[in-house]
Amino acid sequence: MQTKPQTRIQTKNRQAILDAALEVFSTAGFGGATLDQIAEGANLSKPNLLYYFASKEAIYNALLTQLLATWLDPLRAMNAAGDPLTEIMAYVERKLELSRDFPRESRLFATEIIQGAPKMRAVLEGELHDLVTEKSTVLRQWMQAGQITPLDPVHLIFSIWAMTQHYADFDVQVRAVLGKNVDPFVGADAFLKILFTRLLTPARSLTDQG
Amino acid sequence: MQTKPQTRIQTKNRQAILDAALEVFSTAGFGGATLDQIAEGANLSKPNLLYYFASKEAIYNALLTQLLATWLDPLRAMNAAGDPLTEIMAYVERKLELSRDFPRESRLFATEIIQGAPKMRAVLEGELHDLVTEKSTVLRQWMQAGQITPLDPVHLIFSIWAMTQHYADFDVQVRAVLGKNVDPFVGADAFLKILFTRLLTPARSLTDQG
DNA sequence: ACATCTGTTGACCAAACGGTCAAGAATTAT
DNA sequence: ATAATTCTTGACCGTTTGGTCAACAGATGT
Repeated sequence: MQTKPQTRIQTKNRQAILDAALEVFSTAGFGGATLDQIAEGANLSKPNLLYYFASKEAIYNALLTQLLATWLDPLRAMNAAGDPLTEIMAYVERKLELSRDFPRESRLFATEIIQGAPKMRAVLEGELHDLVTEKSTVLRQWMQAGQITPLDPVHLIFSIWAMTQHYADFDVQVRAVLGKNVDPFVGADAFLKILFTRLLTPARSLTDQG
Repeated sequence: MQTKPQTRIQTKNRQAILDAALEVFSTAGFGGATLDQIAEGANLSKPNLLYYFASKEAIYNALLTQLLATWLDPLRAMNAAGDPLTEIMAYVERKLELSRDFPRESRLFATEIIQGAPKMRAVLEGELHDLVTEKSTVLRQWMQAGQITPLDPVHLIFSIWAMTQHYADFDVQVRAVLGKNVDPFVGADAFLKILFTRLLTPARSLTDQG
């Protein structure tokens, strides 16, 4: 299957559409978003928008697939040969950075999954399941070697997702509670470092250093 | 302001509408939901539905306000006079039970907040902010008394919200990753108990028991 | 210069949307 | 029994929705 090379106009407009669509879909969900909103955000007429993408769903799918790789990369980067605590902390750090720098992408995935993942269920049960299973094995090996606290590795991964994505997905709530002049990510970074250090450092080491 | 007593039919139909609306709004968001879907779910004609609620927005607002109290109760119940670790663990437990027993309610709030909390911002900045501030003071006192690990109390509360609600909001993903025959909440409960015990137990106590 | 391919749009369409209304059916109060 | 009230609905309305299409403009290769 050979993909035709894109003209400069195509590259530019397709990207403008995906940008606008990200904004709209992430704050309204698939059903709540309208083509007019996306067209306006991309500075295109609606028929022109539909010249580049066959349908609303096509835009949505393009967005999801384009973003999926970026979203899974940090977990893929967790290296079995590295130092366990360093690797895990780096993963937490990267995920928190994603939340800070790409909150709309995080919210897009969040709404999709909350709404039952109608367009992504296959990916969750396939690619994501396999990746988590693979990395769980790595985590379990580290645990068996006594390098980190023994825990359910899948729930450990869930906890990393939950706590980092929380700062992107629930940004409004976080800021409302913290107050207007506080940067949530400074406190979050410090808190998560302590949390995962205390959680993962084997009990022995704590006393060893005491 | 006196509320007229409701007839039996009113009580029944209003509740049927709110039930159906919860299902629809929580899986489609406000914009993605339609009155026809809600009417069908409540076994009522659309005009009949609008006899009980003035508009789509009125249903949505009624839902949110009805649910808010239930949602904040567990945090309110955290008692400054109780044993710190017991109180916090009980709060985690209650929140996880809410996720297990009322996942649609959790998803409703999640979508509302992800979408910028257009109808709830005032509540977040008022009632919620005040409650969290109050409970943060309690947590800080426990920390200063050396009864639990010193941490940013607000981020501690965020972490409880994030990790418990994750199991309701991202249920599809959690089950896809864990596999079909695993109950997520059993593992979650065990994991969270370990996590918060290790996080909150002061360093001293760990060595004391070694 | 011309023909071909790419890009753009106003006008339009059927369907679905939130919501109205008058008129009738069911319940309740007297 | 009957009058007042509450409940229900088919038909309808204006608007918005996702999407089409023919016609035109712009770019590009020869």
